[in-house]
Amino acid sequence: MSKLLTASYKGARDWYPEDIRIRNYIFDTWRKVALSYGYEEYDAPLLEPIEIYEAKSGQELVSEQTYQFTDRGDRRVAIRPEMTPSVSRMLAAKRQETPLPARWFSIAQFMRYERPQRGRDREFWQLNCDIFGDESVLSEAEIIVMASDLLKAFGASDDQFVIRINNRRIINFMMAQYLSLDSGQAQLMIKLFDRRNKVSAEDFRDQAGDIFGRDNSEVGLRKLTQLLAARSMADLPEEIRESNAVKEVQDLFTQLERAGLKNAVFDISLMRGLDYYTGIVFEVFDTHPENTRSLFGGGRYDGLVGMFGAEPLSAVGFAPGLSTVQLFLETHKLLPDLGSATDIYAIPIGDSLRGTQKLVTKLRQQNIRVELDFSERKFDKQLKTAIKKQIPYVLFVGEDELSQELYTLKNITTGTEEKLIFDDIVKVIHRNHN
RNA sequence: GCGAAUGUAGCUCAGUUGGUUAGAGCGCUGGAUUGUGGUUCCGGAGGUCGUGGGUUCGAGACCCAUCGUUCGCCCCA
Repeated sequence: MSKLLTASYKGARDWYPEDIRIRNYIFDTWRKVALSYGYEEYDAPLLEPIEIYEAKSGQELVSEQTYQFTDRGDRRVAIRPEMTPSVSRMLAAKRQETPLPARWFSIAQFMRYERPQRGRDREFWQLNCDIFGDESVLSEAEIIVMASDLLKAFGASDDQFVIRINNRRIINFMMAQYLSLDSGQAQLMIKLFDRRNKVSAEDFRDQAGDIFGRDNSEVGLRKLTQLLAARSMADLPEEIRESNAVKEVQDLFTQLERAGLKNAVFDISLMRGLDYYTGIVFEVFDTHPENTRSLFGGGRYDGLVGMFGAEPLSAVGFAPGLSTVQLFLETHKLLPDLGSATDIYAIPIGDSLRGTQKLVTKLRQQNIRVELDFSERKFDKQLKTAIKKQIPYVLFVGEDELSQELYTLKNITTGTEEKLIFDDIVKVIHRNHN
């Protein structure tokens, strides 16, 4: 028999205690922000019938990138690659009884079969925040402000990220009416816009010319250049500027300014790949010169709940991923030094294990987290273990301490120690909790 | 799925034009030190050189394949 490998499955990582500290810190912060906006937490099954993904979005997601199998009852199922179809299904199932507007969030685990890269694993976690049942642009405003707050809750400042905003309806109008492209051409042009920063100006021009075709490429390219030069909505050609879709974006910006958001910009070239977006779309970008990647995005998708046969329900949402947010925080040095969640490492000295056990039990009843070392190893080994585990306090319990009921509490960070009675130990630790 | 780089101890890496028994630092572990650390000193464990073939008298090194990792492409819900 060959030796078993210790490596984790490709694209999935092991989460050691020190990794979980970071993950919990990020999840806790997300949850705090979502709850502060009155969002309610939900979850959905890890497995879904494959059809709910087939019915929407790009075919590649379903055919190439889902983990799927046939279960013992011949049902075709997939490990969820995203949350939006599941939450839409849940809303559709309780369409009549759910109080609207509904503000829901989840922190959940997903899998996609794709090539792992920096910030992109096959197994990943995402926060999903959605607001259902409100048609106004106030929903978009709330979602975008919340997205910004989410990064600020980690200590990020306005200049460390930028929120780019566009409207699918502007894109549609631009492609069909203004550039006179049919739907196939529009599809290609959207993809080209999407990778505008990855290709050279010449290649962009050449490929755009190909999409327009021989007869129209000159006029088309002139119009395209004009569009891409637009730094604000005021720069847009008049026919586009007058459209309702642009008005909607203007309303949104008024709301965002009112909320004090300074780092949102209009970007006519922002597309977002997903087919189901129907209105305003946005994407948050890191502004760090070495990491100008897209962090996460979202937008309005009004068609999904209706797919389940329920009366249609409008929706606006976004979904940041754990690994991209973690990379953002690392890039900007925003991750705090996260110590152990344990408060005290208790070390019995000499023949005092029984007395220490009793003391530890009393401490735990006071909501204090105590790890007891009953290894009977040499004293300095036990102390080193506590230090290595980054536990903030060590409690020495010897026979003298037990008889006097006065215990030695050592603060590992400062190196100082005090002789304290039980109640004072509790006070010190409780103060440390805040 | 495509392209490129890369793989030697737990980690970071040396290893000469192919030449005996595979090296360092850090880490781990035991002791010096029976109630106080991350310092110091001494000892120890840990590698079929990613894997499988091939070339050669001889391969960690050269060739082929394969797997993993990283960076791009594709895609990005």
